Amino acid sequence: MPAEEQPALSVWTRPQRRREQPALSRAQIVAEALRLLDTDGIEALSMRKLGARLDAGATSLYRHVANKDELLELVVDEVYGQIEVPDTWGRTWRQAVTACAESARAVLLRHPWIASVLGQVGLAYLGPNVMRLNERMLTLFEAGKFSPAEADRALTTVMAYVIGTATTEAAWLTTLSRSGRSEQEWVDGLRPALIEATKPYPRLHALATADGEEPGKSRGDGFRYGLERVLDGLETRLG
Amino acid sequence: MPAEEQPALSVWTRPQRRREQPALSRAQIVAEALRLLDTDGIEALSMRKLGARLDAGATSLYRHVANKDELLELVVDEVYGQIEVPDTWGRTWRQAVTACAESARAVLLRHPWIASVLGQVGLAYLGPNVMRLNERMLTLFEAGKFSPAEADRALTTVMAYVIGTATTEAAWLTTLSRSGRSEQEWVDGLRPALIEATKPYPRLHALATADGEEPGKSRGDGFRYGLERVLDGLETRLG
DNA sequence: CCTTGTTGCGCACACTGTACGCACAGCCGT
DNA sequence: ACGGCTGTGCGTACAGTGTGCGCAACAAGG
Repeated sequence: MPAEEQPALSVWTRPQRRREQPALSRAQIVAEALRLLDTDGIEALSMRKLGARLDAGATSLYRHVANKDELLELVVDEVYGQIEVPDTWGRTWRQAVTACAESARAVLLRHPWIASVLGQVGLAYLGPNVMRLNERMLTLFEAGKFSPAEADRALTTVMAYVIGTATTEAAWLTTLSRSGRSEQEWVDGLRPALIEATKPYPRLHALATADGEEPGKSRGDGFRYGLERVLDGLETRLG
Repeated sequence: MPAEEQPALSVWTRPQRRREQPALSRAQIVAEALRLLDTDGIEALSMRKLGARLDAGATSLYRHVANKDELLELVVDEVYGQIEVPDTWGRTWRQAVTACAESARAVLLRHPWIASVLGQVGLAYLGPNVMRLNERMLTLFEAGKFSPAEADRALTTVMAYVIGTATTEAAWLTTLSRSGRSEQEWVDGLRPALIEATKPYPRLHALATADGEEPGKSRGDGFRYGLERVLDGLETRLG
């Protein structure tokens, strides 16, 4: 008799199956997985915990999702769907691409767990949201007189830069949030060890001892610096 | 009596503890983990399997490594150590940085599992190999007359681009190798679905139907295009 | 009514990371 | 020669994982 909450007494007293909600659906599962990932991080996502949140058994999810990897692909596509692509009305292509890249960075940092998932999800670009995103970004570059083929390459270049930055930053933010401390505290606490460790490397040592700006701001500035360089480089191709 | 291989009969016949090799060491563990990751991928790395390969029990590893995450940090640093930084003798800074970036891409693609780990490993840049790499790359940029502070930003920009490209490519290569097919076969098999899926998106559809070059070459060319743009953009800062 | 297909779920299996504590090796001072 | 100390390997164990399997409940349609 391993019944836990209530012994259910008999078949007659067992509660009817609830049919208030549409029960379970792929969209619900993905949405709840996203919430769980955002609040508790990647290692907290298990099929059991996710099922429990949906008042469902773990294996029930498998009726709507082939396996955990597929679930992650769906969640990643969902996240990409949050990236905003402005239209080019009254903007240069460069301003539009800049805004889009900033939005992408913001979205990726809002879901830092994604950095540990991007390397596993192949064919991410087949998801509907990713396709819509790419299509709209292509229009931005073509508005800037890139040929279709080169617009593709330019898009890939910008996105690679954004993903690279976000991966590094997200890894940092994750270990940071696990530590519980604030970014400034953490940096300050680490500084002595850093200064010590960089002793054999004069250039790194100089950078470590030079006190920089507040770290959150510094990350943003670094991102913007690199983005400007990438766009400068792309602009040289336009004549 | 759960003895398996040989019952060991008695204390007297039990084999002496082997002391031929230095038994176990952090370096050995990291090296074997790297081999295991390269041959079997990230999901095949478990402490038990790794221990077995070293003729050791799973928990023995914990005497030399705090936990699995720490092991991964060590392995990542090891991989970064394989990146070659040329000196600037008889090269422009741009040629040297290009060679370095190409080497980095090659190394990352030689160990594609790293893409799924980079997002988890915070503070990767504290490893000795990473520090040496960064220090040497800084010299390249400073040889190009970047100020120390800007050399730092330039370095970060280039590495972000390389990591972003490699993450995407590595995810692709991983799903590819899981499929067992060759890159060309896989692309050809996917093309019909791709053409169908891009129907609602004219620009993507055009790119999908336009038959490109052989896919491996195409990836390399795409990487080089973006790298040139990044370096173009950096060069504009030099006057 | 019976059939057929879809969905949720309990159970089970093989596997994971790692805490704990014992057994032993080599080294130390006596 | 001897007793302790420290560092290393390992057996056992625990809590947790993804997911295959098969049953029970339902919906639709004949």
